[in-house]
Amino acid sequence: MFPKTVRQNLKPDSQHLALSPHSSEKLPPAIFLMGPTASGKTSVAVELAQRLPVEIISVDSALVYRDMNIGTAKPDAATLARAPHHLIDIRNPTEAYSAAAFRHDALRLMHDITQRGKIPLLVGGTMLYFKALREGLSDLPQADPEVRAALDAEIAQHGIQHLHRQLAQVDAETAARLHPTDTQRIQRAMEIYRITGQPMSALIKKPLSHGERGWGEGALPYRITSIALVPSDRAQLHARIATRFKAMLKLGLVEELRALRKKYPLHANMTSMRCVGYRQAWQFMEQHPHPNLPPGGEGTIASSPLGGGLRRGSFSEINETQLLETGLAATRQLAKRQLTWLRSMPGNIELDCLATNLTQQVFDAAQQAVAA
RNA sequence: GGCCCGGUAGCUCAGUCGGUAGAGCAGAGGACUGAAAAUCCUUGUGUCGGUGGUUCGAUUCCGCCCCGGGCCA
Repeated sequence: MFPKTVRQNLKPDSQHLALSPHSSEKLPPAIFLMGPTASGKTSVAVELAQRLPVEIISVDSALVYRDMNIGTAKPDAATLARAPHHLIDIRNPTEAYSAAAFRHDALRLMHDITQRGKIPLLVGGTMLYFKALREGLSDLPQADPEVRAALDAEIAQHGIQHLHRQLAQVDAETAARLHPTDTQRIQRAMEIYRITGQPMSALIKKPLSHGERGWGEGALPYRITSIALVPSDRAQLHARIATRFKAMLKLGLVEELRALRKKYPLHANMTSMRCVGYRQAWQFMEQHPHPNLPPGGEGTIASSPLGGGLRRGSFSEINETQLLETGLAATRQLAKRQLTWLRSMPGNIELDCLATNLTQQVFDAAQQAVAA
């Protein structure tokens, strides 16, 4: 609601001042532009970049991957030439990226951009990255492929409950906090213990890298204006998602994945291949190993009539329908989780991503931030 | 036109030997510290197609009607 916004914008309160040794007036500005998938972040950011002295930093765990263009809705080359984005195409799809790596990269870039006399504009939908950037991260060990492989094997053999019990022995606090089926977090907590010999719960009690807890400003040496793009009508966001995902299929998402698998030694459990759309396309490909499928079509999924008028009775088209439906559902669920994040983050300037004058609204908010 | 099989949650279906019903998926809400587009938690009232009948009581049994699908003409 607006009270929060007003408070954030007008009142550098005493607590804030206490947190920043130097006057908060001296902090350089930075702008966050957050929103769920298909909320139109990119086009707004690109417009902003043409009108304000900003440089865009992408805050997106999928856009970091090279050659993953269609399914990630990556801005095209012309757009990127017009409005360069940092942190796009910085990893191969076989590689890992992380919140910590993002934080490191983003801090460096924000510093450089500020040095150049420009304003960092951080745009994206990976809310954990925004949180890590703003709040800092505890001093925890990096992921270790060998430890993870060992844990994978143990989980496969004895089940995740076994690992959860093991965690309870060495870190009762974290074990109690985690649900016994939350494989990923249990594995991570065990990984931390095996690498450091210390329980995660103890390690995260130490002060964070940037000193702050909670969502307050001050953790970062920047004066942050954060804008959240939220749809006033969920159904309309769903409609946009549907339009966009159908377009991705027509553009050749499956073909793109086929090419990726040819170029890189990929596995279904790699981070990049768990991305929305690619995961479903992978499943589709497992059922349809040969490129030329739809009978009566031109031979590719890209040319088949997905946009409407699905023909009935064909086996491959039933599966094509499943690809569409599971891909759409996964995208909607992603958007929902992103919106849950946004609701939990106070102090955002909320704008309706369905508004017709959205760009102008964002511009006004951003300009205010710049001028302040 | 005749016969057969279906019509139950947004979707796919289960079920009630007659006491007004439950799974999966979808949807919604939530959690979130180096995988986060990930991982996980919570959440299921709907004229049981319509209408008459039998019955204390019908979504369940019977008749008729409507709508799908199939077979035979």
